[in-house]
Amino acid sequence: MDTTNATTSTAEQILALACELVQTRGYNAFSYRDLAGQIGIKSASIHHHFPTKADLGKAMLRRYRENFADALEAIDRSRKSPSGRLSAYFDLFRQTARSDRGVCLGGMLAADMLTLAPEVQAELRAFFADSEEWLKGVLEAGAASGDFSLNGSPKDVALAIVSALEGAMMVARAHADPARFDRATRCLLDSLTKS
Amino acid sequence: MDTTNATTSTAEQILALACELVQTRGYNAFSYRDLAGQIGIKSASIHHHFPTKADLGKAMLRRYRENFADALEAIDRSRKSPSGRLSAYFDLFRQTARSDRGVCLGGMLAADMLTLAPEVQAELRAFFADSEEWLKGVLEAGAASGDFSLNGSPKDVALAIVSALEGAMMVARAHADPARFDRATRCLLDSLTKS
DNA sequence: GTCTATAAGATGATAGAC
DNA sequence: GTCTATCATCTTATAGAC
Repeated sequence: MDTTNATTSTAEQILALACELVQTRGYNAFSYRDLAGQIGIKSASIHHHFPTKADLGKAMLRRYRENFADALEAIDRSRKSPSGRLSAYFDLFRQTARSDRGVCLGGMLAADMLTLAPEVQAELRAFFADSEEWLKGVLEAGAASGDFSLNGSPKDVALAIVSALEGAMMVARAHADPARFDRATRCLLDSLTKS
Repeated sequence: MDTTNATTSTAEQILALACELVQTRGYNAFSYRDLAGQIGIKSASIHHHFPTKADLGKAMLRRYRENFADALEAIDRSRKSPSGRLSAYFDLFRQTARSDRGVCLGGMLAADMLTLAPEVQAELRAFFADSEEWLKGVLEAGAASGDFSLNGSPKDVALAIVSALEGAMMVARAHADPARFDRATRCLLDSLTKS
């Protein structure tokens, strides 16, 4: 019956910490030594789990995408109306914006895009594609039901929403003011739900 | 009469190149050696002009803010209607989004925010404040004239616009697809100018 | 202003013992 | 899986000659 690890595996510990460091400092501002020091092992041990930094980056994004997909499924289960689902999606980002000064892993890696290995770049594009596809479905349903008035195709509005949320996190953090995320995204949400 | 330099000063050359490198790679992914190598001098000479990387970062942002302020003044002179001015502001970002894969210096440094020296952080906040203030004026005029219908206070909508434009550049570049910037920002512009 | 030389430390990564 | 030891290279920065 004991299928859950009482202690998190080292690999998972590394991934969680690496994500946090990327979200706060960026891909090129953390090292294997940073990870090792905070976890309490040596950097050679990190290389055992993730031979290169590209391997680590790819694994980080895979994990982040999975967690994000789980969150979207949870929304689909708990919220049935398009506006409820859209609002819950915004809250996903809101939580990150309010958590200690980090921004979305996707937005952060988008900034570092041109320094990433091709495999990591591909994984990042897939992350955005995941969100855009889910949003497109919600927007189509909301447009059909009359809940939303869209200023463009569902596909384009989905892209606009993802872009705006990523940007809002960045700018809000630059001011060390999470309230700015709320102010910026409230305008966007209102423009979609207003008749 | 010859007040213009036929050859650009070394300091200006350094600043221009440093800006380009930050916009494409990020603050923590370029070095004094990169600058030196591409300009054709030694890294010690870069330190002569900008003793520390924080000095360089601060000077970069000052220069960027000045250029940006000039661009806003040019818009004020050439465009008289609020909608014309807003559209020209969007085009400022559009040009950067289309130029070879770089994004706004402000957006890039916002990602690197937590690794920057306090003085550079302050300069970055001022950059965003400049834009928000100018936009606020344009939005107020447009709301008064009936050109715009705002989903929030001019201050909040200004923040939403800056955030959305920064995010749109990031996401568009992640896909190596400048058209995504246009698709995302078109939705935003339409939502503001639609009655 | 630019150079050579150098410092002190960090970086991603590997080899091989336990 | 983790360790010690090591590597070649890069990083920001300084001292002092030309």
